[in-house]
Amino acid sequence: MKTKNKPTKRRILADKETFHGEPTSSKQDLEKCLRNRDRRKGEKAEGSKVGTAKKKSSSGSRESNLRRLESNERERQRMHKLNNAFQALREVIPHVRAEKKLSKIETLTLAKNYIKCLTSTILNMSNGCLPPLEGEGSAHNSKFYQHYQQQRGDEESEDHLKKYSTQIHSFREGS
DNA sequence: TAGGCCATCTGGTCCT
DNA sequence: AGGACCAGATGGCCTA
Repeated sequence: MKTKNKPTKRRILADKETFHGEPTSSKQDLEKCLRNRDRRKGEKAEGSKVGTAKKKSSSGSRESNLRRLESNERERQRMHKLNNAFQALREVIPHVRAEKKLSKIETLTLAKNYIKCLTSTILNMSNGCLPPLEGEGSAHNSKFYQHYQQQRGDEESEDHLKKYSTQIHSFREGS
């Protein structure tokens, strides 16, 4: 696992960049950030773009900047939620590389094959004929089986357990 | 140092 | 209209 601790670091960097380290939990904070941002933008524009600098200090522009910052914050929260979901997924997928965090693509790939493996196991154990669930007929189970057969498609003869196991080890080797 | 992975920003589009 | 979602761009951190 990479000892990055990125979320915090990144957030600090982002804060420095856009908010000058000030917490952004309130509207006042956002306003403060905007002032700093505008100031720095002005400084930048002075040096670099000659004659193309737009004079955009109207309240409308400020409003849109504010909306942008709020939108950025929402996007960060959304991505954090997504990452939490990834983390939760990592915790339920058995894998041998415990000391190293699975990447997102590895997590998804392993999860997919783990599900396939479990499905295959269940169906083998039940011979494709699961006992009906309470309150339901066998239709549900046969649908399940049909779906499974469909998903298998061209990998009909594949041994999912073998594949999954191989994959776990290939990830460990880092290939 | 290159390449992989990641967080964040951003503008566009979709949805409610 | 505003929020959610998405994908591209950018730049930082880490490892081989």
